[in-house]
Amino acid sequence: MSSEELSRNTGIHSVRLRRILSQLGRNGLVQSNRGLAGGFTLARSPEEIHLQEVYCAVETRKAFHLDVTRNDQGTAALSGRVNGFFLRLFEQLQVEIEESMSSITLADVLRNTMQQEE
Amino acid sequence: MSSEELSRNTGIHSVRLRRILSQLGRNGLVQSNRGLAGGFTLARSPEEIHLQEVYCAVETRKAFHLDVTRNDQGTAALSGRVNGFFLRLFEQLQVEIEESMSSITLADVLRNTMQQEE
DNA sequence: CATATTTGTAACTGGCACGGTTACAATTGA
DNA sequence: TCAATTGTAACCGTGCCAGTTACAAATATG
Repeated sequence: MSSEELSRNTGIHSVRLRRILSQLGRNGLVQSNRGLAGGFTLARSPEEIHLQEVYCAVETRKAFHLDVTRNDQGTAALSGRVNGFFLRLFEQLQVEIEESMSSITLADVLRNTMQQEE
Repeated sequence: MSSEELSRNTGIHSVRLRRILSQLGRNGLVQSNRGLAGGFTLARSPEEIHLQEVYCAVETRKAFHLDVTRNDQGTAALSGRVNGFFLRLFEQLQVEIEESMSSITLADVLRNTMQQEE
C-alpha cells in the first residue's frame, strides 16, 4: 500500500507516514518499494512482528522518561542517591512494559480488531 | 523548610518548587505555612505517603499517553477498533505501573537513600 | 528512452507545552 | 509595623512535534 493510500485510510498525512514507515523499514519491519506500483509491505508475517519491536523502532526515548542529568554535581549527594533510586524503579517498570509488549504480535492485534468485521 | 531553602538544596527554582508543592498541598500531601518561619512540612508521616499519590498529584496526564481522539469519525471503523485495542492495553499497563507505585512509600525511599549517610 | 509514480528527506512554519523570570497580593510571625 | 513566605499571574524563550512544500532518487510501464 502506498503512503497516499494509507493516508486516505487513516487521515494521517502521507509525509508523516513515510517518515514513520521508513523508520520501520530501517528496523526491518516493513519493506518499501519505490516507483510505479511501489509502496510498503510487511517485511515479516504478522505472527513474527511483536509490538515491542514496533514501539522501539518508532519511539526513541523510553516510555518512562526521567531527567537525571541535573544535580549530579549538586549540593547534596543525597540528590544523586534519590535519583538513583528512581532510575532503578523506572527501569523495572520499563522492563515490565517491554515484556507485556513483547508478548503481543501484530497478528494478535488483527485477531482482536477484525473478528467482527462485516 | 521554605521554598528558598529547598531551592538551594536541589537547584530547582523556588517558584517552580512552590508551584509543585502547592499542588501537593491541594492533594493533602504537604502542609504549607505563610509568613515568617513559614514553609512546607509533610502532611502525614513518610510511612503513609505512597509514590502513586505523589505522582498522581503532580502529573496530570497518565504515564502512558495515547491520543485516540482523532479518526473516530474517520473513514474505516477499523481505526476505531484498533484504537480501542491499544486503549485497553495501555490501561492495563497503567494499572500495573500504579500498583508498583502504590506499594512504595516515602519512608521506603528514605530508607533506600539515606542508609549509608556519613 | 521518456514518463509517471512513489519513496526518502530536507527545509521551513506554526502551535503547544514547559521552565525560567519577574512581580505582587495575601498571609503571618516578631 | 515590618520582614518573610506562600500562591499565583503574566510574560518570555526554548524545544519538540506535526504539517507543508519541495525535490532528488528510484522504478515500473509503455
